[in-house]
Amino acid sequence: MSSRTAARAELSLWRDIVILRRKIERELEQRLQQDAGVSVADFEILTTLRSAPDGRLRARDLADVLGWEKSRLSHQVTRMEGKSLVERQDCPTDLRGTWVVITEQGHSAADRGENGYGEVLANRFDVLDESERTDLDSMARRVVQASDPAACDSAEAIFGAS
Amino acid sequence: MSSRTAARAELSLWRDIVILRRKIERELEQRLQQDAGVSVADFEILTTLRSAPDGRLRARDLADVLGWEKSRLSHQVTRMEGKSLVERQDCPTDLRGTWVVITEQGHSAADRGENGYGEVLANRFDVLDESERTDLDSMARRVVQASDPAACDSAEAIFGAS
DNA sequence: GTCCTATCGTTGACGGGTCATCCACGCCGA
DNA sequence: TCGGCGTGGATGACCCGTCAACGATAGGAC
Repeated sequence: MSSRTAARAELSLWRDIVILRRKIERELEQRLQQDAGVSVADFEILTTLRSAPDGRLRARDLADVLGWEKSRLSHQVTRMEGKSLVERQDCPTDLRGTWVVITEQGHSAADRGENGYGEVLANRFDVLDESERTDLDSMARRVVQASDPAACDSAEAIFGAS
Repeated sequence: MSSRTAARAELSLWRDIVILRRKIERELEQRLQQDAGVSVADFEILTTLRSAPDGRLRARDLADVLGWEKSRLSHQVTRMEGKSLVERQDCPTDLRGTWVVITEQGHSAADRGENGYGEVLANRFDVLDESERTDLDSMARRVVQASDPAACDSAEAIFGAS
């Protein structure tokens, strides 16, 4: 609950995080576009659906796992339906609900994108050794959880503890 | 030049960085909106201009310092002109050039936003101790510089070495 | 059954960000 | 002086992401 103001160091830390993230995201975007013709947002949806039973999830669960707002998900799914990467299906047990299902084309795009995506990340983070990567990840997680303890647990809740 | 594919750990690291950044940015956005009626993008421009001599910079330099694309800057300045936060001025020595100048209203908005912005960052990063923050920053910097050695130097080139 | 409230999802409006394109100007060499 | 190339910047189209508002259903209290 401290309300001290950020020092120079924190401003610069924040700036560097923003730049890091934008740089990598841009590279992922280009690579995915070239390999598979999909965007980063498309790809995140596809890989999440792929790892779910029957390649489908309730919209609500999908949003939770990704940490997205429901409206963002809805817009995204609409765009992806247009590209035939996913389909919407009615949910019989809850008439409010919607299943988002990956299509064959979705699978194929995910296949084509996977390697490049991994390569970009591997190359970018290669300048850090393994213990640094671990530390970095745990720091990021701690900062997020400090403000919202419930946030990072949705994936485990749905897919089971790792 | 390795083309190994990313392991689970890197995928998860990347995911956590994306979430961290979105969470903090969202909080900054809301706080700035409430305190000063400006967006994060607005605020970045305002504080950069404020720290420059005469409160103005060439569009090109402003873009370099922020690490933005020139078109992004142009769109942003257009929006900000509409809110009277900045003005464009012709550059007499290079007729292609444009100065972006902070207005009185811009100064005032920056004043109102400053504290809240700093507070949010201070609070978020409070869960890390000082050496962790330093490490985190240096890691972020290293990752960025590994892919683009020229990137982070523009600020120093314009404002002088720190 | 009837209300009341909470949840699920969609939509429209709007700011953010990239890309491709365009034009004006600076720079330089013939 | 002219032509050609590089740079500075603006613009339009398009996708991304948030917010506010909405309609519809679920689920509990009574």
